[in-house]
Amino acid sequence: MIDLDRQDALRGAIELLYFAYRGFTDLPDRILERRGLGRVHHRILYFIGSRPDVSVRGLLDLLAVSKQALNAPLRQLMEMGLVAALPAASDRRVKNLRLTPEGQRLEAELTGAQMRHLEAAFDKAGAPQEEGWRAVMAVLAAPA
Amino acid sequence: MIDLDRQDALRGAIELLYFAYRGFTDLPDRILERRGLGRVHHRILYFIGSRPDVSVRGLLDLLAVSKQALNAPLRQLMEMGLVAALPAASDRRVKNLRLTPEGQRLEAELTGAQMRHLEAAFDKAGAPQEEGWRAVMAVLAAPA
DNA sequence: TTAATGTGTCAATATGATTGACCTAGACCG
DNA sequence: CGGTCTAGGTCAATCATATTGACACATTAA
Repeated sequence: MIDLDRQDALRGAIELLYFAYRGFTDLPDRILERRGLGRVHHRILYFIGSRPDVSVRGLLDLLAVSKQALNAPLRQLMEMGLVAALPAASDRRVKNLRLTPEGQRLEAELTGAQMRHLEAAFDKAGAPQEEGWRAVMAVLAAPA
Repeated sequence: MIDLDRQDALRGAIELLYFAYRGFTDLPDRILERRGLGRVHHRILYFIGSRPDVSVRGLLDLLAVSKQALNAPLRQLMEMGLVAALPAASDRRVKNLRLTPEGQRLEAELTGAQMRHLEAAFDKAGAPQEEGWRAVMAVLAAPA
């Protein structure tokens, strides 16, 4: 059994994660809202931005949603001219997804907001704290 | 402008937060699913557990949802005998919410899973890293 | 040729959230 | 006292996001 003080400390950590994550997502959420888009659209733009030529399947694995859940917002982004798809050279069933210049603009706006938010926190906390943060997060992010 | 290496590092941080948060919530989510409950129910149980005698209004502010969104799951938890409400002594309009023994059991199961998850990550990373993590998260969690 | 894979789509359904409107009860203020 | 504000509850309409299941098509691999 974990002792009671430690439990309080861990509860504090739970709340930090909860409130930090909320604060982290609500700025991009507000930007997206103005265009009638949601958080899924952001995740799609983000991952295509950071992994150009990702396939639909790759995106599904990253997002951990059903293909039906991905299909509608992805199609919407393509119709809006933010995402382009090219058949892969090696396997023509596969689509390589990329951001169009316009898609890059929006992605940069959204992700930029989050990067500035993180950068401000790292600046305030200091470099060693940033390293600690990354170390802990890396363990948390690892598959269970 | 932030330089390109730094941008990559910040993108890495964005992904850490995304995957860590997902890994953090999906264990309790699976436990709740078996009872037909959702993440809202967990948040309600959690906050009542850590702030006994919180009011409905207080809960609304913590969760940042509409009262209609809170009402149904909260009522459900009361009907299931997991949460009890007493009129506050100072103002009888106000309800003081508490977990019943049965509610405490479930809350401990859910929150315990998250505490063990966090504790494992802190153990693995080490105490100084934990301090860094907390310092950065505290800044991120602070209101914008 | 057959089987498996990547992608797309229709349908039905569930959940969770929103806004708006309206209600009661209790507290507070003049 | 009467008027107003606040805490809480609820109905209704709507929207967004997600699910599973079934099926189609093209392409690749065995």
